[in-house]
Amino acid sequence: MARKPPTKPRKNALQERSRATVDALVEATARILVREGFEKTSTNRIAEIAGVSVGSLYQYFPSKEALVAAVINRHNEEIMGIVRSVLTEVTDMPIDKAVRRLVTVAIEAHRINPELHRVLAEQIPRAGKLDVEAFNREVHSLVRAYLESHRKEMRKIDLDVATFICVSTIEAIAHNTVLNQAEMLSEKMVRTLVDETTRMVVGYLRRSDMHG
Amino acid sequence: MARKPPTKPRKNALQERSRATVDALVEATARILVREGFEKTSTNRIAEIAGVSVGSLYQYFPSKEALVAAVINRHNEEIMGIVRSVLTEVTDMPIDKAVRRLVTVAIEAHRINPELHRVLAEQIPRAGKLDVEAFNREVHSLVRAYLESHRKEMRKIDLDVATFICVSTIEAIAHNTVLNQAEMLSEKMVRTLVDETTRMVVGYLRRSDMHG
DNA sequence: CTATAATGCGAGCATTCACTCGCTTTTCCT
DNA sequence: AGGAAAAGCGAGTGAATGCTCGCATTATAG
Repeated sequence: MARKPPTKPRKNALQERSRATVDALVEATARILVREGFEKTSTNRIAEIAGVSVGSLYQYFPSKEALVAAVINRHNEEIMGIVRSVLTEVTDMPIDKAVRRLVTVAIEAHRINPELHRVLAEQIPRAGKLDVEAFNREVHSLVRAYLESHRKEMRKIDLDVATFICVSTIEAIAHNTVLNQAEMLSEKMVRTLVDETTRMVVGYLRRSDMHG
Repeated sequence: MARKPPTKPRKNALQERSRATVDALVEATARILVREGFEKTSTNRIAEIAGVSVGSLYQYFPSKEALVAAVINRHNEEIMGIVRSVLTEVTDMPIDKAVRRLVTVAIEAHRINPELHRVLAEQIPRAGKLDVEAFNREVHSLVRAYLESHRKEMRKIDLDVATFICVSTIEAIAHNTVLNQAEMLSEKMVRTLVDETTRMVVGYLRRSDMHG
């Protein structure tokens, strides 16, 4: 029974100075994760880079994991904001336009801070697991809602399965494009990938009498 | 300039006894990774579980990373074996049959040792990075070769782009299916997912005059 | 049988690192 | 002003862990 370290702040930052301290700590954590990797990310180093003492760090974060979790949440919130707004924007657009927009935005989102994204995706152990699942569930339900309201453009198909496949596909292509193909990221290449991915997904969802 | 720990064996195992020791160490590493996670995987513990002393461990592995790398290689080789053989098996099959087979096998491969796969995918830091890239390149080139020899069934399309999209898609769906949807893995569900994924990928690759 | 090499051992060293605690400084409130 | 609460400090502690080294045991060769 390994007891997991707590994740909630030990104390709430009330005054402005302390809020700045908290921000500096989270920012420093992100910087170190990106520049030196998870292994080098020690609490002493975080405090040093944040220009704060270890003691102060532990006033607001009960553990190292809590700091990493804060970074993950900040990043997830940023992306969820984008996802929510693009799905609103797209609500009344037909499937082909909507999918194209989604694919484009997925790649853009991955390009915001690719190095942080890579570290979070590749190097982070347990922490933030629940948050990631919540994140996935929200994306799933938002996309599902869109598909549901556009059923008439689609062939007969299980909505959850279709959502699962679309989300997995778009996420994977965006992820691999940005993280494994950084060299080949000319604007032209990005356009090609968006075109192709859109074509595949739309072709999959559409009723066949709507082709062409 | 952080100096990376070496990955090559310090010494080659010549006699049978020492080969058994090496095996036991790799096996123990895999077991601990799965049962206790990367953080709990210490060299002392590995030696203990392998029924060997730390000293012996360091006779054959110059660092903890080298042991983890050995586990990764073993796992990758297992999967590459499957991929190679299925692509051979499929060489002369038409695209629809071939893709279906690939999707099926991708899911099967992820199901071989899902827990190990998860740990390797989610918890491992730097080590084995190069090997993973080599792995991806080989998969890419095998799939590309298949598509190249079946160009006549396909619409006009850049082969590298098509390969990239197909591999990313199939890999992601297999991965997410096995790791995030373990509950919903009835045989019926798997069949549905295989059907749908196949439909999407084949629809994407095929010349439109070959539909139906 | 003996000498030499191969293999195995595990206490302990050196280091790293998360985290504490007693104290000082700053801010807030009246 | 003055006292209390909030924020900040950083040397130090204890535990974990990667790895070494001198010695013991087992296998091979002559």
